[in-house]
Amino acid sequence: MQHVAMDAATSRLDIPPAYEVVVDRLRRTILLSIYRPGDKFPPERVHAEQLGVSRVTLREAIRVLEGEGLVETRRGATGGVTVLDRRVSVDALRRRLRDSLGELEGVSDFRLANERCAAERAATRITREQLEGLEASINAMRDCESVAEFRAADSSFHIGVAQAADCALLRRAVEDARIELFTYLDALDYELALPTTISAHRRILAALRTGDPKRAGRAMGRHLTTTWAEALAVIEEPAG
Amino acid sequence: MQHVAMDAATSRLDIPPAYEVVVDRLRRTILLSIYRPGDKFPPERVHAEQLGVSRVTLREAIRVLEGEGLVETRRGATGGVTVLDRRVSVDALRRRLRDSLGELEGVSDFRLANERCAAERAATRITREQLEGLEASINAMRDCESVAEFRAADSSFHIGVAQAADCALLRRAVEDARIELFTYLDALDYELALPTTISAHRRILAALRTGDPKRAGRAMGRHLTTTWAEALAVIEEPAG
DNA sequence: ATGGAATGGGCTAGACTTCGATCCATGCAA
DNA sequence: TTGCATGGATCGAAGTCTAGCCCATTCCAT
Repeated sequence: MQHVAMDAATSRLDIPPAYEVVVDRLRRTILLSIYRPGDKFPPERVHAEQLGVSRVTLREAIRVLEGEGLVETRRGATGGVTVLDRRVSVDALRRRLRDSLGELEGVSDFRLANERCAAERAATRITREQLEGLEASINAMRDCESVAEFRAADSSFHIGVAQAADCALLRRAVEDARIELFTYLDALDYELALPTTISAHRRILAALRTGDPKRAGRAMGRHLTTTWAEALAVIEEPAG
Repeated sequence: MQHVAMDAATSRLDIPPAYEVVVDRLRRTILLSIYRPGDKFPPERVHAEQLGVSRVTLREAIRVLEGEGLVETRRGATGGVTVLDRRVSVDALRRRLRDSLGELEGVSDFRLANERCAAERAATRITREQLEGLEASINAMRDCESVAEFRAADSSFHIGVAQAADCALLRRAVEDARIELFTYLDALDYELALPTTISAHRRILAALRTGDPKRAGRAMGRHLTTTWAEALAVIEEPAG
């Protein structure tokens, strides 16, 4: 039994305590811009109920997110848990990104493969309602000013396409790639290529409307290739 | 905040108890043919240590796998936990597969996208050692007689390629797709297209050796497309 | 036969986690 | 000032996981 993957059968397991599961989930929603800076979590009591854990456990999780600088809590009638703007030393971040460039490139390849596949499948499966959703997120992007707003609209579009592809594995893959790629990249607060992105999204939407998988896949492929080239430029641009 | 994915922020969490985590891991290794029918798990005490859980927890997990008919335990000096051959009513299974054909097709698309990407990346990254591993699994496939042996060699090859692609997300995706696709399909015990598969793997290996990503990707793409067509034929063939 | 060795099976005490419930502290708005 | 919705803190009960010990089964060498 000299398998490539043999270690997968015997290596130590990660058994996460409940609060860690909560942390992962909440962090994920923040990093995907489902919750955006300024947004507030539901009141503790409600939130705990929704997630199916006790207040104590939820609070433990929020402590962790606080420690990571992702959220802030305030007491009082108008208090609550607020998602923070993520700021990091830009130079340190750029260095860090450069160090892990090889890894990021893998994620980018992974993203391209899966989102192209998602677009192809979505072309023949997307509903009228879902098309409207994509259109809405394009419109939302038109007026946005911060990276956070941009990323929220962007996530809504790309995850919307993945959703329309009607395959759970694909959707999950698209989400995972987004988290890996943009969590650190976005903190760079680079100049947004808004018009480019919007017209790319418009082209993808148009292709989806024609119902032609190849065309939709090509449109998505071109968009992501361009995006990655831009990201590379931002990472490698001399510190300023 | 009318996001596509908003529910992801508020839906109930699944907090798995430790034994469930163990079950998932062990089931995964069985369904990927990392452990094959006839193989035995390490002795309880050792196994628990390796996985980082107590014997009690490991035993709970094994009870579940036993209930699923995946393993069998025997006491005594030569006893232990043995992986079973998975047998199901073939007709019931075929019906089940037909019902979920749409879903399976999605998995197949997902698989194609990710394994093609993996092959492309592997072409420029694979080490001499990894090439030898692939060759070994091709040789292992040559002499095999049961579906289980075949699938083990097949897994070894495909996961080996994914491993050589050097991207954790990709490897995970390839594994996930294999589990979804083959867990039920293999129970059909269909006539193996051994020669076809072996020569396809040889072509892929040759392409990887040239270091040409496009060629490797194409070779993998053709292989998977053929495989899926064959699987479809098996699923749709009239009950016998 | 018999005893040794290796296996899984069972049990228990204790540590740790999680929960629900209750009460406290804060800060805004009427 | 008062009302009240918010987060904060604490406690006991219940559940989960562990480590350690001994038992039962099986095979095998003696």
